[in-house]
Amino acid sequence: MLAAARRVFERDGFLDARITDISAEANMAHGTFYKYFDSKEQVFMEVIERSQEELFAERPSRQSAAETPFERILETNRAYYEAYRRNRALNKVLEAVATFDDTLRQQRVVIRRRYVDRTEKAIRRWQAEGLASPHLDPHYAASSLGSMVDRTIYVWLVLGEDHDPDVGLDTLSRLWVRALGLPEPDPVPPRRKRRRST
Amino acid sequence: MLAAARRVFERDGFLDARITDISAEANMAHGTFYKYFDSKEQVFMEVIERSQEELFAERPSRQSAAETPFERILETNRAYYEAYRRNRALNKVLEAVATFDDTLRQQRVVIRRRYVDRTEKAIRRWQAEGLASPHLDPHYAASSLGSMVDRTIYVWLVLGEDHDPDVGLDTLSRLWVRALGLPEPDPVPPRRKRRRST
Amino acid sequence: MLAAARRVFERDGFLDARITDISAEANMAHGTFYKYFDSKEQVFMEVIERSQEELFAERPSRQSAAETPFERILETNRAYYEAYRRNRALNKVLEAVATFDDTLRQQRVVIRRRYVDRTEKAIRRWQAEGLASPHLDPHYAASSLGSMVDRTIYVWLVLGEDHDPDVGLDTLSRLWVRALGLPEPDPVPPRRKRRRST
Amino acid sequence: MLAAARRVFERDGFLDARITDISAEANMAHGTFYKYFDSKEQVFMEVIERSQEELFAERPSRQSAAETPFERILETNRAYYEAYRRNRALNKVLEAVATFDDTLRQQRVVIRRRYVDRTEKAIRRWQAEGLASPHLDPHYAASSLGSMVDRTIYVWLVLGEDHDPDVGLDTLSRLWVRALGLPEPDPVPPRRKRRRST
DNA sequence: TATGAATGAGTCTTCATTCAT
DNA sequence: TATGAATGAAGACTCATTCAT
Repeated sequence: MLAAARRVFERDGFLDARITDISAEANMAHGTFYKYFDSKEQVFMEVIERSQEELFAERPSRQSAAETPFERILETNRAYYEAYRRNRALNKVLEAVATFDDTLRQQRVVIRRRYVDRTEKAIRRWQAEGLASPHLDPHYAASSLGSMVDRTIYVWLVLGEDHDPDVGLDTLSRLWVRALGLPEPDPVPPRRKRRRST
Repeated sequence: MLAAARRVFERDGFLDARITDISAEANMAHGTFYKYFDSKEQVFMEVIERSQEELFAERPSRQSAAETPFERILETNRAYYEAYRRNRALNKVLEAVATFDDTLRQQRVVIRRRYVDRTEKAIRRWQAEGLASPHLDPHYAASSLGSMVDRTIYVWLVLGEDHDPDVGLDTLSRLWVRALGLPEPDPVPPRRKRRRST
Repeated sequence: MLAAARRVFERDGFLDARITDISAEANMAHGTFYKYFDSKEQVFMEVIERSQEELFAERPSRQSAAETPFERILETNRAYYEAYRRNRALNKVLEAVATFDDTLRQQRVVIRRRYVDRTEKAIRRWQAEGLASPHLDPHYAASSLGSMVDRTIYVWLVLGEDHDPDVGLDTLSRLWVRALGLPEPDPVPPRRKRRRST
Repeated sequence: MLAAARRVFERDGFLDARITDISAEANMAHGTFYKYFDSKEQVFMEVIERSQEELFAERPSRQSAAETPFERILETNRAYYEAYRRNRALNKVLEAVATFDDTLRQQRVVIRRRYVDRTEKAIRRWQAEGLASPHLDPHYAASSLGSMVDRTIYVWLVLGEDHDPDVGLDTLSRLWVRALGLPEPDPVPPRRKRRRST
């Protein structure tokens, strides 16, 4: 039933999803829906939760070989990109619902704050170590760089902007470290930039 | 009537706005609505259009004293911030509708592309002049930096994240130029960083 | 519409009345119902109110020739009986709804209290004048006699107990005055007691 | 199960009682309900029947010391009051259901008739003995006095009218005998009339 | 005998849209 | 051009009842 709901949300979006469709997708009578959920809002929340859980569950051993900050950033961005891509259809709906549902918006603000706080601390550390520019406000820098990654990937995967993930993520990560003043790696070997459609 | 529609959209959002409310706000019978518009979608489009026109209309003479790239970037970002802020309520709705209305989404993608193309050309120019790092892909850089500005301001003004616009915009613009390798200005004089709520 | 609602309530009772039926009875689409009323509860209240208003409106000049307490009581009881009878079908529904709707129950308790208070005062007056037995508690007497009249007429008109209203009301009123000790009139001339069905 | 049903009816009333709740209250699956009963109506009837049986079962030896009609009436009324009070919650529901369920209404009409008939005979006897006024119609008198007792106790116990049962029942019984002309006992010794809430 | 998942009839309610005046 | 009563499609939700296990 949860799986059916997810399929319908992915297919029709939140607003156009009807209880009847979800039930039908699960080969159930619509009354059955109410045995498991109270409303469309609730089932959506559960679908989202379940999706998050799966995401965390599959997160592999973190024993990465990343040595430099750039490598770690690139790796993080790529992981985010991949996770987002695997749930692209659902994420699209999620972004939409978050624009008009206060509960969900609040929830996302909290998640965002967590990410920003963590990044802010890292920036302070780098500044203390003389790795990052001391002229940048760590909080605003963390917030804006977070937005950059977040939105860039949204534009690629939800708005469907043409892109080659390798080049795109490399550039994105370079911008990230350069903006802070962290060391940038050697240029990537020249390659034919072939953008990839979604 | 158009003004009434705008007020209602700003107050209630798109989904919760009812034709009846718009008519009432305009002191009209709701039947009259259909003399002027065909549907809620259409009137929303017109409200948006009108808003854009006003935005362009008020854009003052561009005789700016900006000399350096940083100054120009900062000025542009500030102008964008101010314009966005003046129409915050409507922009919030606009972002929401764009997540589920294809026409609107398409339209925004086009606007975005224009901005990215312009920035991309500027980056190429800077690279040619030896001002910007040659190792960055101009297209992806333009796209990601655009997303950064765009989303940061959305987070501040729509999601309501605490911020001091002076510090925030300064940091945002610094990140922008630093990411490309453009010259960064001297550090801002120390100031009490007092974040401003929206 | 109100008239249609009344007909449907009278015909089907409150629980079995459907919005659709009311609308159909008024030759309207069911959506139209909501232009005038918010819910079944509300329309019922309005039907009841309207009925009460009509009742008060038709109350004729009170210039009665009643001289003795008995005559006044008899006249009052008869008037109540007639009014109740004219709205019998609606009253039946009203009694039913009052058993499960708190608003309505409260309202009826208030009306009852008003009646009891008035009667209680009359009894005190009669006691002071030496007309009524001094051994009776005026409050409880008023309450119980009120219940007697009330319920007796309900039993006749709603439960449909066979009765001849002339004999019945005469007896009822005799019991009323006798219970208090007020003077009773001469016996009614012998008549064939033919009970009347409702 | 029957006990559970009774508790649920008392708590929620008939209309708001759900089969599921009854089953849950009995720690049973709701499917099991249908092993024992066919419908909500039926289980309610059984609850009522059971309640009646208990009432009769507990009726103690009638060896009362009542000598005068007044004493017998008072004793009867008090017994009725007490029985009604012990089952107040259920009686409240019973009165409600009787307003819209024909079977139940019919049943109650029958019970009422039995009571009225018995009283009617008693009145005739008293009239023959010269104890009661010959000017009263025995049938209507019995009916109305029955209604008086019935309704008064309902008003006290179900509608929750403040009352002191001693004073109230004394007054009620006095009215009863006075209305018929039966001898009334000496006045009760003066007492503080303290009304008792239900 | 007990279970509880599944059913689906039955109603309410909203609101964009039409149209006679 | 303005009105607002009327429309009816669309969907949510409840809960008594069935039935395979």
